[in-house]
Amino acid sequence: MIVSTKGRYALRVMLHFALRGNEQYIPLKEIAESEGISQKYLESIMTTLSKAGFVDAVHGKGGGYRLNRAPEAYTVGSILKLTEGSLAAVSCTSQGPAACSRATCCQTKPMWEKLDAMIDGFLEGVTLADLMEKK
Amino acid sequence: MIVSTKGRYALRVMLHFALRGNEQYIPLKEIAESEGISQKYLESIMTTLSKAGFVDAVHGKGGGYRLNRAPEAYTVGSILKLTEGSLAAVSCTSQGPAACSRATCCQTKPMWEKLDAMIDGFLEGVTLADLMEKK
DNA sequence: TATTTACCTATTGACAAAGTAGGTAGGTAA
DNA sequence: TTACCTACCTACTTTGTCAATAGGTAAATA
Repeated sequence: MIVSTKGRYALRVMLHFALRGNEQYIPLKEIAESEGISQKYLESIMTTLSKAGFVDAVHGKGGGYRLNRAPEAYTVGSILKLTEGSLAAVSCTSQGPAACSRATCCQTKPMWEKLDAMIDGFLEGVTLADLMEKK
Repeated sequence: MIVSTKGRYALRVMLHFALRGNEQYIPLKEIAESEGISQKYLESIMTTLSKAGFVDAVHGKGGGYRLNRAPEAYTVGSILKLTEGSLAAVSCTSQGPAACSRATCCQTKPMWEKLDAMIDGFLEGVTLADLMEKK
């Protein structure tokens, strides 16, 4: 039961933006150094965030990235779902190829679904603004 | 955020034992066929369960495995912790080599710890007996 | 003694995570 | 125009773990 570094980095970076305000665009290089993440690896994460419309990106000198909404409008759950793909604790509750062939009769399934719902509820209830307050 | 098949299988198998009662020992072969798990793979799971004292094992004809406690005495959390190693949602909250170097200053850490505690509380609050009741 | 069963060690294949490498396109300022 | 800065794109490598397989050994019973 693991959230990968990609998701954790994405969250930290988004929080970084939130704390800096969105007065100006911040270049990737600066964030990478500040957060201790390799530039190249961070690139792939920023691309994901940018394509999903979570951040604005501007080329050229003075360019970089910034948030395009208020910190309250970003839930931790939405950021993790984007970068992780899913938050499900087990693959067998999902649809598609990963679905369990015993789903219809498996007695453990309701418990997994309850756990998934609980995790989702928690992470959708926390926003970047909440994380900014804590120390 | 994924519980591997090993943990899911272990849970299903333990539930299987609980539903069968512990009147008699059940050979591995029978469980493997009934649950649709390869015998060889299930072996490694049963070894883990046996070494941890979750089940009794007896060699020879008429032998096999069985629970050595009441279903109420097995929490889902204990079974998953044993087979998965940990239930932590992120590696960086843990001690040891996986610990994050920014743990002391990371603003997201309290949230992860809260999530971990919530997941742990949920899974430690569900027992095999609870799973037996549901349909 | 033969059969049944658990137990042990090692190996394989597949896959994804994590990170690296090098180049291209877009924008700004001198 | 030129130089520079920055995001964007494609591909590759490395590493590690999961999931499963293979072949044997030891214990217990009929």
